[in-house]
Amino acid sequence: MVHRRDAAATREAILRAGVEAFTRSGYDGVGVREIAASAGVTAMLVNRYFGSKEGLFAEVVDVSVAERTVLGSDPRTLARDIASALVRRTAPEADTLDPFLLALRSAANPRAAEILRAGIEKHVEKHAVEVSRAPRPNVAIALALINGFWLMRKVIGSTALNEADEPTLAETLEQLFQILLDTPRVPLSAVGALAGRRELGKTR
Amino acid sequence: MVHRRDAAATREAILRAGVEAFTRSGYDGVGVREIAASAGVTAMLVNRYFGSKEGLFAEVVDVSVAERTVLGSDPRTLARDIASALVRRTAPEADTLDPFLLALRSAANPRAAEILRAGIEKHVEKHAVEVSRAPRPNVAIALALINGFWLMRKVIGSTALNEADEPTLAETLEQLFQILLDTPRVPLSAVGALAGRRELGKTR
DNA sequence: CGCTAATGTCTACACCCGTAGACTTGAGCA
DNA sequence: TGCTCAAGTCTACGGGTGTAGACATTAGCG
Repeated sequence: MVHRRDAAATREAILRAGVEAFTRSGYDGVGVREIAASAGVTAMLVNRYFGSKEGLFAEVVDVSVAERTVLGSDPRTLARDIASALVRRTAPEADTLDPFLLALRSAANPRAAEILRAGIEKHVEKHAVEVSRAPRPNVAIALALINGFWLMRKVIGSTALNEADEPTLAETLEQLFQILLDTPRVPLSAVGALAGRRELGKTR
Repeated sequence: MVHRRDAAATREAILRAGVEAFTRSGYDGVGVREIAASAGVTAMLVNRYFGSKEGLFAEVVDVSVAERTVLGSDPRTLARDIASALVRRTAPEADTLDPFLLALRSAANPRAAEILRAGIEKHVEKHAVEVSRAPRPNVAIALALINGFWLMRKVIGSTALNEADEPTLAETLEQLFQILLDTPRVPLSAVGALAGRRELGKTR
């Protein structure tokens, strides 16, 4: 039987409303009253369960960053997995609820940015580095490429990216990720193909 | 003779304070009182000269995107030029006054975003430049990498990027840009070095 | 049933915001 | 010298913010 007073469910509802609201409007763009209302409760309950608006935001960042990861796949196919997932998720018809938007729209507030930084780094530290033996700055650059691609395709709406052939797009990205993540035993032929895929059919 | 009451100079001071404040904190992150104070006047004078906060923001966007430096360069060194400029301009100690930051930090507010979009398109239309003969999607991906790198390093403040060795960072980025922009006559040695620069030393 | 503690609401406070309108000040000119 | 009007300030208003503390409600249990 479903209780009308269910603390766990209420907490979950607030959290989900927070994810939706913060992603849509950014940290400063939404008030706790609005979040609470869309969860069907009062503003004070937000503080009751999450301590403060910042506390809720921190947890929103945590679940947002955590639940959308492609990592954990086979290191040998990591670059391809990331590339194809990125192209698929940034397709024009995909839903717009994404941690990248959360970061983009909340980054203006220094306190929110600090929470974001901590949440992202915690995630990077936890999952990314242990999957790939790549140097940490390279992992960060890969993340930058992901975010930038997201920005151009989904926020700016770059026609060059939206009208491009998606498999080709994914292939190009895969090559970049492969370099950054330094996938073990990259076939040399692939490396050559990537540098001059029109001219280098013959190895000297 | 310098008048203590100089309308043009006062207007200029407010505008420059606006550029600084909006770029640093975003549209919602700063109030007209703060902008006015840092220009040495009262909040109401902002409205007197610019009509409203939005009016000031529109003019700030206008001058910010107008004075953006154009990147023209030898195609053979384009990748390196972009990479080094990117690393240099996103250094932690670099001044943070950039139209990209202005856009990023203000994009959360829909009204500000609309003003931004209008201002950017007005100037893009005026200064559209052909950068490279590379496939257009690749140029867009390069732009995505630039923007993402900027986001991660300057806005989020990724420690992995800020603590990394800058020459190495620039080198990695250069390799990526070289692939994307398909610079003619890529030296094969550079391609090999890029694919496995730690493991492939045995061929020396 | 009656008690208790968890669950949720209400009121209030202190502060911020953008801006409208009345007011004061001073520079340039006759 | 006196006048005039632009330049700049002051006060205030209506509304929004996050959140602290007192209050009300209900579920679970003896």
